Amino acid sequence: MGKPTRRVEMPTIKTLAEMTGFSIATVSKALRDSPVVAPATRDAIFDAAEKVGYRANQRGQALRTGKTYQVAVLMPLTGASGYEWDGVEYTQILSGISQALDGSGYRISAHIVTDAEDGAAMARQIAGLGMADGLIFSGILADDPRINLLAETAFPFVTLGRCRRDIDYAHVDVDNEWAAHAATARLIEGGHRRIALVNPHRRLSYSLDRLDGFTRAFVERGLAPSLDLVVEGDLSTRFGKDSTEALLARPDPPSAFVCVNESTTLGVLSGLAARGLAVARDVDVIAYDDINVSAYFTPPLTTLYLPIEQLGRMLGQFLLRRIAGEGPSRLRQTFQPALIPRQADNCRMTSNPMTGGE
Amino acid sequence: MGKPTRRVEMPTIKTLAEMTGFSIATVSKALRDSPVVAPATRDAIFDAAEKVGYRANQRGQALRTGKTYQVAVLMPLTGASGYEWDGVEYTQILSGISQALDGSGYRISAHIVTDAEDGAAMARQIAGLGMADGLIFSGILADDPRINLLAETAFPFVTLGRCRRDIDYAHVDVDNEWAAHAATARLIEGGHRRIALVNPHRRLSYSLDRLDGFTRAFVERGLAPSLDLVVEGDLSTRFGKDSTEALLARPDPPSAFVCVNESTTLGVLSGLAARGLAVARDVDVIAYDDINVSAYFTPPLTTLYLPIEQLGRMLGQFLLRRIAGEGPSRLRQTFQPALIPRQADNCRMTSNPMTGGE
DNA sequence: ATGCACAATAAAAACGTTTATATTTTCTAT
DNA sequence: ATAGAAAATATAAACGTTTTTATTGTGCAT
Repeated sequence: MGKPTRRVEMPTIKTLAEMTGFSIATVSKALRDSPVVAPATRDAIFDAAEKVGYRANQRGQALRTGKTYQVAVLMPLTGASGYEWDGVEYTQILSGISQALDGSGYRISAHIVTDAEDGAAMARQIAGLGMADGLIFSGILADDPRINLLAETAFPFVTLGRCRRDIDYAHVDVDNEWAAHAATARLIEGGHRRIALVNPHRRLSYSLDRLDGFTRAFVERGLAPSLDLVVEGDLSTRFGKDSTEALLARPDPPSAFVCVNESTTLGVLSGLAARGLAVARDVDVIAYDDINVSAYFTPPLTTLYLPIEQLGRMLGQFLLRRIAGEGPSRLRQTFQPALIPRQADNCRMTSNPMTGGE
Repeated sequence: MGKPTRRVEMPTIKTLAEMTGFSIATVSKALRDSPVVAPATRDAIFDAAEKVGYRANQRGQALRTGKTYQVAVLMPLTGASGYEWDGVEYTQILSGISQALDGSGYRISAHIVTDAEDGAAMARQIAGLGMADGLIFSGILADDPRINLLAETAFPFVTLGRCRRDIDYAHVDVDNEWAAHAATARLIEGGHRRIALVNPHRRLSYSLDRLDGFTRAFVERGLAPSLDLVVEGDLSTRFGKDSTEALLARPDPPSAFVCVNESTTLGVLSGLAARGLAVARDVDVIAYDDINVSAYFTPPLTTLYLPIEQLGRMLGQFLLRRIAGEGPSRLRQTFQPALIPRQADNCRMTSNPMTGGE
């Protein structure tokens, strides 16, 4: 009746066997281009396959070979309502992975996870049950249970981000230390001394990387880093706004901000505007630019541009190589973001209302 | 050697059969809670399953039942480089779907498609090869080939958006006609007569819906709609900016804008700023708010808020019901966005530099 | 002619399930 | 006690592949 049944039976390998008169074993071998079948039979079988529009049944293949032709991607989303910018960069990452997988026969299965623990459980499940042939995940902690777990197995995985333990695993990362250093150094050159760092939670590995770069920029110049102006939280717009307002309310407020992504940046801008401060006039802001939007802020911001889709592509490529059996040692890549100056935040300031005209 | 082999053999139904002494058929039935097995044996089998950590092999199940326990989602991404805001709302949609699927045993497989044709091919493949048990897609055209195609088969699918043909299919949509009408009417009440409509390509069904609502707001008041100020394009930030600049350069420019999403809105704001125009002072802008970000624009904008994650949840719920066999007729839902006033754009304007103080 | 290597194909088993059918056991009514 | 029904379980087939093993056919050297 109304049950979901395909109108016409799909042709199977058996159909082709009957059509051509060969056995299903020969058909299978022919389709897989095995050298043992005679060229003539190979052609006959391919013709038949073409004629009936044969496509291998993935379920049958999966059962026999144990391969799923699926690549699992863990998408971390807090699920906090009203925080809907959350994870927007993931669309681009998925797009990049998809491009890398194109033509490989692999498909993406997306798994929403709410936190690191949830992610670890999901990773265990995916690897243990063989739900996919490989796994990609991000949001790497300084000591990440998922990496610890999977690195012991032979299950292929690639991470976006590095943990801080000395483990051999495939990964793609951004040089966050360099980026935070570059942004901070630029602002210091611009005359800023009280610089705020809007950072993710410190259990995230790249939060520490950024803190390192931030600190180094000061120390290199014989200055004390403004560590009291480092704020940490989720990467929501609200967090950016709230912490900006809190920072500005302090007795010795920041005159510049280094932001972690565009979501928080927007919050920071909103917070500044609420206090009547204008970027480039009163305050300088440098941000990561992961979804290519900072150029449209008013005014346009100096950013560290991340070709995030490209990172995704590399994640996919690395994973395919891992699945093909390659070891993880050569599968590591660190991207250096491009600093795109859009404001004169590196020029020595003549006056700054926040720093009392120092 | 280094090949991906699981360390320890996974227990199968056969393992449980040997452990308990029952046949594999009984074990299978017991696990599926079939009423024909005796309670005592059921318990024994469950105990054994618990003990060895048995989890059904999805590949075996899939082959036998023809079910994949996968829900395919088509994610339309242009893949245009440098346009990385593209599709950001999809993260939320996926999150919503994921929530709906939680506990059902179904998983999401994401398929990136670049355009409607690509999407149609992918839909055909997914349904034809049984790559998933159901399909969700968006970006519905006025006459959408995917809907036409799938509606003839019994393959379960749900769309985000409606086509304009009279076909019975499950869908979730936004009342775009109402939304465009509400925004336009509000601006007309505010004294605007030259209102720009930043719209998607007109082959998209909801582009027409929005145009209808826009037009109706004028006509109801006996006014001529400013149809010459309707621009159509992709929903990039660049498109928003470019078309804003083009509109402002005209002899009879708009004094207000109705935008389609936050990406274009940001572009519009950027274009306005480039001309030295300030929102709320010189020009009014009303936008869709699909990733909850307009509140942080400077100044905050009046928006039509869409609970996009909720739409995703409903998409998932509807698809599960379709997969369970329910017909599409009762599976339709249209969300009405909430108008969130953040500017006084509905107050009669005293003067407007763009309209010559009409 | 006979045996032998070798190429080509066929047969059969296996992957882990579900399910239709068959068999055994248990209960009930006579 | 016993037929017959009902309950419980077992057997076997099937889903569509791949792969191991077996079989057949061919050409060649002896």
